[in-house]
Amino acid sequence: MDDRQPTLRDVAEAAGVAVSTASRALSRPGRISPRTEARVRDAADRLGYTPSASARALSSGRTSTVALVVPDVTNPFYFGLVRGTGARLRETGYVQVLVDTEESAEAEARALAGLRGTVDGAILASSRLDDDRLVRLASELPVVTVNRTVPGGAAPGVVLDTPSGIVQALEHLASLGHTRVAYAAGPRTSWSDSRRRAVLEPAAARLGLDVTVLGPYAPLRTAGPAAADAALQAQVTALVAFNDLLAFGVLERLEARGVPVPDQLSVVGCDDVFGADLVRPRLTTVALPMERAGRHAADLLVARLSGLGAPPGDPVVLPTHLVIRASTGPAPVR
Amino acid sequence: MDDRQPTLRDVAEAAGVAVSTASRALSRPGRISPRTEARVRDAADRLGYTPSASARALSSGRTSTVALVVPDVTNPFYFGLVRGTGARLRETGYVQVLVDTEESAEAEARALAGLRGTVDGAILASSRLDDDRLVRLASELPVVTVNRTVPGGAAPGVVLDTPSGIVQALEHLASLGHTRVAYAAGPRTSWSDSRRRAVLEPAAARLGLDVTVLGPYAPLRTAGPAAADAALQAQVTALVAFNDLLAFGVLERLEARGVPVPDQLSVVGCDDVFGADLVRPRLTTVALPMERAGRHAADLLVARLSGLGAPPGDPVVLPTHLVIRASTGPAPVR
DNA sequence: ATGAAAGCGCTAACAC
DNA sequence: GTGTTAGCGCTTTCAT
Repeated sequence: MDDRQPTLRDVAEAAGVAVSTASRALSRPGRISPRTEARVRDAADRLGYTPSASARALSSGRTSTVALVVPDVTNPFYFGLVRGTGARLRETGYVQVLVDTEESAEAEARALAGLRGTVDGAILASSRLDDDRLVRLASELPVVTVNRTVPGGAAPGVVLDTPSGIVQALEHLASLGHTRVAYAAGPRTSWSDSRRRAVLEPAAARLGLDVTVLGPYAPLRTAGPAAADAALQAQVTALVAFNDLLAFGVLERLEARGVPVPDQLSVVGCDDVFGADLVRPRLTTVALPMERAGRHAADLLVARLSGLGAPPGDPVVLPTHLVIRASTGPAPVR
Repeated sequence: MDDRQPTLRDVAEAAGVAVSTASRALSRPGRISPRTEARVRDAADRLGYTPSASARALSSGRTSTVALVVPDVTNPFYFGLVRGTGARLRETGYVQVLVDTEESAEAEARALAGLRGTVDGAILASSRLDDDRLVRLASELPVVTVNRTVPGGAAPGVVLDTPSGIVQALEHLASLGHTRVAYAAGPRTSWSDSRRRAVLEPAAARLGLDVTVLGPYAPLRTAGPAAADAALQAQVTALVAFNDLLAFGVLERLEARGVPVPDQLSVVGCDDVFGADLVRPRLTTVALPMERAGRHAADLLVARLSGLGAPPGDPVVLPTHLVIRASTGPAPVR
C-alpha cells in the first residue's frame, strides 16, 4: 500500500473503466451513462482522489486561477475589492492570486509577464500600465479592469462613478453655503483623478462655486499637511481631497494648526476606507461599492473565460454616494 | 509563422541543441558550457520564450507557489504580514496565493484540501484549525505557522511575543499609578489570547496590580461598547483590550458616554494596526513587527522547500513593544 | 457510451 | 558537457 496520491488511472482501474471514461465522468458529468458515472465517482472518493491541478492545466490549457493585480495590498482602498473578487472567484471554482505591484508600472508588467501561462486571466485594479502596454496585454491575456478603461474597449471593465460622488460633495457644500472650495488633486497619472477634474468645472459653474485645484498630491496621509496648508492659503472654506488617506493627513494638520473642522474649514474625502469614521471629526466622504465592483469584475472575467460573455463593450459603471459625517458643516460667516 | 508561444523545443532547435540541454541552460545555470548556455539564453529571448508553469510543475512536482492563509484579508492586522510574505516570496521566485478563510475552520480545511497539489507549501496565519487537523495537514504539506504553534513541533513557525508587550503595558500602567486594570479578552479559541492570559496573573502580582478579566469579546470594533461598559462597571482605571479593533469600539463608547480618556479611564490596544493613531485620543498599543514576521515565515518555508532548513525546532519568536500614545495617562486621583 | 492512444511542455534519469 | 528517452496526470481526438 503505497501512499502516493491516487491518480485518475487508479480511479479508472478501481471502477473498471478506461481513464478517458473516468475523466469524462469526473469533469463533465452528463456525457456519460449514469451508472458508470456513479461507479467512477464512487471509486474516486473511495480512494480519496484529488485531481492534479498541474496535469489538468497542462493538457487542457486552463489553470483555473486568475490574478488580481493591485498597486498596493496594504492600501485599504482595495480591501473590499480583494474580498469581492475572492468570494466570487471561489464560488466559480477559481483560485485567486493576489499580486502587489508596489505602485510601479514596471513591476506590474513584470509580474504579468511571469504570470502569463500561470493564470487564465487577470483583474487589473487601477492599473499603472500605460495605454499601449495595457492594450497589448489585453490581446495576450483575458483581462478585465477596475477603475480604468482600455482604449478601444479591448477589455471589459467596471468603473466606479466617482465623478458623480464628487459632484454630490460639491452640491452638499454649495447647499451649506460654501462658495470657495478647493480640490486637492491626486497623482497626475491617476486615471480616476482626471475623470473627476473633468466634472469639476461644469458642476462648479452650475452651483455657483469657485473651485480651485490644488496639487497634485500623493494619495497618502503624509501628503495631507501640505494640502491643508495650501487650502488655508487659498482662502477656501471647504476642501475636497483626492482620497481619504490624503484627507486624514489634512485633518491632522488642521488639528495641529488649531483650525476647527468644520467650523472654519470643511473637509471631504473619497473612498470611505477603513478609518474614515475613526478620525475626529468623522470624515464626510464618497463611498465606493468596492466589494460589489470586485464581484462584478470577477463575473466579467469568468464569463469571458467560459466562452460566453458578450465581447467587451462598455464598462459597467457602479454608482457612488456621498456619506455625510461630521467633517463638513455650514460655511463660516465672514 | 504561427503565433503560439514558443516552447523549449523551439528554443533548443533555434540554438541547435537538445531540449534537455536547453532545459538545463535555462533552469540550472552552471552545469553547462558557458558557450552553449549563452547560445540557448540568446535563442530563448530572441524567441520571447516563457516557460510553461504547468508543464514544469507536472514534471518536477514543484509549483513554485505558496499559499498564505489568513482568517480575514480585510483585517488590518494582516496587512503587514501579507506584504512581508509577498515580498520575500517574490524575491525567492515564488508566487503567493492569498487565501481568505473567513474566520472558519471549515473553510480553511476546505481551501487547503483544494490547494494541495497546487502549492508547494503554505503559511498559516492565526490558523483556526484545531491541533489534530493542523498536525495532519502539516504531515501532508510543508507548512509554517504564524502566531500559532503546532503540537509536537510538526511545523516551524514564527510567533509574536505579544505577552511581553502586554506586560510592558501593565508596567506602563502601574508606573502611572493605576492599581485596578481590566483585560478585555479575545475569543476563547484564540491561541494568542490564552498565551497572554497566562502572563497576566504573575505580572499583576509582581506589579501590585489587580487585574480583572472581562469577556470574551469578538476582536471587532462592534464588540467594543460592551467591553467599555463592563470596564466602567468593574471600577477599573485602565483597560487593556485584546486588539486595536476592540479598543476602537471601546473609545467610541467612552466618548459617547462622556467618559474622558485617559483622565478617567486609560485604554491600551494591541497590534498597532492602521488607524491606531487616527483615533482620538491616539491609541497606546502594543506594536507587532508583522512585516518582519511575514518575511521570516516565508524564509522558513522556502528553506524547507529547498531541502535545506533545519527541521522544525522551536518557533522563532519576535519581540513586540508598547507604543505609548495619548490614550493612557496617570490614574485618576480619588 | 466507451476505449485506445496521442500528446500538452517540461524535467530527470540515463547514456555517451 | 550534451543527447536520448521516458514519463509526470490529465484531456481529447478518433475509433469502435
